[in-house]
Amino acid sequence: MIENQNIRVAVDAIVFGYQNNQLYVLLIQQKFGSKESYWALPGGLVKNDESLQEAVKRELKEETNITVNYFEQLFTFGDDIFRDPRNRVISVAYFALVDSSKLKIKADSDAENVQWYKVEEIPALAFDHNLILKKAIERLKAKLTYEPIGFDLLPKEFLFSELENLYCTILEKEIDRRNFRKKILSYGIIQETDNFSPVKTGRPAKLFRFNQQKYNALLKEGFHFEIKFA
Amino acid sequence: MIENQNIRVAVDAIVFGYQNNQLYVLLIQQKFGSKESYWALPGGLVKNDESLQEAVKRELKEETNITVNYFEQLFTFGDDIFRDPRNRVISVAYFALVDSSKLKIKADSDAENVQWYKVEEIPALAFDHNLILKKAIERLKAKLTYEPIGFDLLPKEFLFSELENLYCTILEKEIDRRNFRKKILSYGIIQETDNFSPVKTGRPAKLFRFNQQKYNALLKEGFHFEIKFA
DNA sequence: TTATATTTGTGTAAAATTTACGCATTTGGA
DNA sequence: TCCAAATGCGTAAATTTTACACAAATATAA
Repeated sequence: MIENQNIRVAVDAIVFGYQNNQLYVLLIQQKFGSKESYWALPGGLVKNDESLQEAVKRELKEETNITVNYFEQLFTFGDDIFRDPRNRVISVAYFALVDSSKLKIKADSDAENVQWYKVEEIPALAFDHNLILKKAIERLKAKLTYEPIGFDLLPKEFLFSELENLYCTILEKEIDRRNFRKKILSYGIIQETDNFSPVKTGRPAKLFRFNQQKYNALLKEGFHFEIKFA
Repeated sequence: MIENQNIRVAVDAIVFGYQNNQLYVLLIQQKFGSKESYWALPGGLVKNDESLQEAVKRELKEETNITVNYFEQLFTFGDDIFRDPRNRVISVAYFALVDSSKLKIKADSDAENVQWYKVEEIPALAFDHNLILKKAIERLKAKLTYEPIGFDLLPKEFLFSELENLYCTILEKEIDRRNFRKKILSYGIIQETDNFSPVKTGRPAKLFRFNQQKYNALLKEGFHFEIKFA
């Protein structure tokens, strides 16, 4: 056992949000005195007595005042020894999805600026955070096709067209509206509500809701969610 | 920046091999004096000036004398603060596949016993290594269905029946021999050779070879490998 | 020499799924 | 009252998956 290992362990959070046909990611900017620094993913060093999951939740809360229930481990970045020029730091990256209600909260502590950025308009980030984000987007795209996670980015009750647009937007693909609807409905994991959406124009649309229990039940039977495109 | 972080960073290697319809994993047993300890995955602490990938390759070489080209990052285990009772250690786990020729090499340094274990007959391992292995097996199963990695476990030239048995064995499923063959051949990623296998009984079988270049070319066109079962 | 056991190699029809595509419905506003 | 805009549904064609059986090639035993 080498006793002189000098490597720090950090966590970073990639938090995705969705609104108005746009995918967003949560970034912070640390205020060093008066000078502004790069934007970066929320994150920081892990404490000795907390789990990695606890660390990422804590850092997110501290830096953005946002609370997230479920984080999925994305990847551990540690092959570039100089990814942090100050010290050897490896970072365990986690990603999370939040519904649009969280997008309105403009958390702003004294220590940092916090902002939702459109993923299409990400600036040059600190460290290797552009790389981390790229990997997170890839994972998000992949997961969207084989797990019903799109619902996590939408309000509890949503329109079919919103779901459809979410898929089109994030996956950057065309979709046949009718076949998409048929497919999703055939799984039986979303249910109609009695509510209608207040739309400005066109025929009023039913609001739908994801049925988590039904999905869990299907999973036990070996069900496998999948959305493919031509 | 906290300066008193006291967390060690380790890597662990899950190396899978395959022979005679059996999936194997490489384990080591450290010799502490005369007393024998638990079997464990190869691995150890990362050095300050090496990447994570380098670390796992080095440890594997040191402990088992086996060299592996490609490691894929599996997961980082760090939520259980006491997974190593001596210190807080997080471990970045990597997995690799080797062809059956490596199974014969019984590497054995002075410091440790090295052995290939059938995954069906894994003993209680050190630390949380049973958990890590479980996760690795899940990943292997999943990957087998959506990436052509089965070939990595077979010799360069192999029989269709070997490939078929590999899938049946690892995924623990029945398979229709004819449909499987049709499916794989339809992808055009494996090619016949002029060689035949020296079999003891039955009709002699052609040897096949995975065509990596063809697969890479198809990938660029958006091809997606997939093997599903009823 | 012949019969037998054993494993490889191939084809086809039915079923299921995916794709392509059009039109009626409902509302707000001109 | 007509029009614009978006929702909601159905069907035929194409493709993919599934189920299933028999001939071919070799070694061995009779």
